[in-house]
Amino acid sequence: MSANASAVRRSVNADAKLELKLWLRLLACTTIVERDLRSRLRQRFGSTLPRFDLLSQLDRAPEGLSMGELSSRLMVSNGNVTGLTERLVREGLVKRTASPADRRTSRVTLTAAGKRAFDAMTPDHEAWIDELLSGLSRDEQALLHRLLGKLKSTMPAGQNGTVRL
Amino acid sequence: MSANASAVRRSVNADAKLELKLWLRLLACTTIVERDLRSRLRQRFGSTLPRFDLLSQLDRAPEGLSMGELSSRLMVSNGNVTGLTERLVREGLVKRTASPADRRTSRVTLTAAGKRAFDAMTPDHEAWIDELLSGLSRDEQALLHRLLGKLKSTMPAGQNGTVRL
DNA sequence: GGAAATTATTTTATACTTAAAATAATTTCC
DNA sequence: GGAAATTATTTTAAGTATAAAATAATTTCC
Repeated sequence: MSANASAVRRSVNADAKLELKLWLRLLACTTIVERDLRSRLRQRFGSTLPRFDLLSQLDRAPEGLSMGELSSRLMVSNGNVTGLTERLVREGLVKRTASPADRRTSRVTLTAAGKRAFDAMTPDHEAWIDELLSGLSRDEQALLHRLLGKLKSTMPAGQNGTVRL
Repeated sequence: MSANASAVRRSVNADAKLELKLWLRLLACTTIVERDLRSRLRQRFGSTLPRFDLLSQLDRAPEGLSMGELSSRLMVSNGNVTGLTERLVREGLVKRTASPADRRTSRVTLTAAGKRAFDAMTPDHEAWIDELLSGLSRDEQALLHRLLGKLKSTMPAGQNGTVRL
């Protein structure tokens, strides 16, 4: 075997793992941000990320959303939304109203208390994210945003079900 | 108010949301990959991502790992590792051996069956990731990898607890 | 050598999450 | 108009995850 062949194999090998390393790094970054946000939401507001995300969806949909719409926007299962909504109803932050047209569906909307709670959390939430991402310059952030956008648009679930927090 | 002031405010506003949009995109990409991997692991191997990740950690640590080491490498709580390990022991994929030196800790290692199961899954796992990330060129992947590395190293939990799957 | 502090892990209570099955209402299409 | 297919949601069973308290062993340090 030539020295060349061995160099080629080594480089192929090193390259072959780039996708895996990239994925692990993507996962690590997301996990770190999630942990930080979750911990802060709990400490400062006694809330959780899934609850905040659901409130956030409703905040930008004043006319309310169906369970199915919530499910696809949050990228979680229907059953998950059922339970999450139940807890938020119990806390008085959202309410469900039956749809007159279609009795299978119901519309979930923020209550006044829910709107207040969300408005109280959202500035901190945004500041925490700014802080977490502050290690990158604005240009780096924009570049990262662009690359992730391309990645997202080329992945299987990228077409339809999309997280829109 | 000058046209300038309004332009500045608009640009500040647009910029102010870049961090948030970047975070949401990061989360969306991770969620899409996770969903896909989870679904495939279940369908092809009747397994799950947390189990695969734990096996993967053990595969690269032939001498085994303590519960605490697993916890910090997987970036999950101690209690979580306790339950996860219990299930894998029940399935015969890992085993725990008491440490003679320190009776508080025990070493978790792959069984022969665990090693076989992991070896059977890992080529597919890697191929799935390659496929998911194939929408980016090698250069784009490398650039994304570099940017995420910088981000990770500048975030709070980035110093110590790190995902090493 | 023994009390106090630390470390490693488990337990507890609860929340989050899924996949698959079940339920219930609507629509399609003869 | 009614059977069959589809759609929207809930229920079920199990796994994943956390934070906080509890347990148990080791280390520190007088």
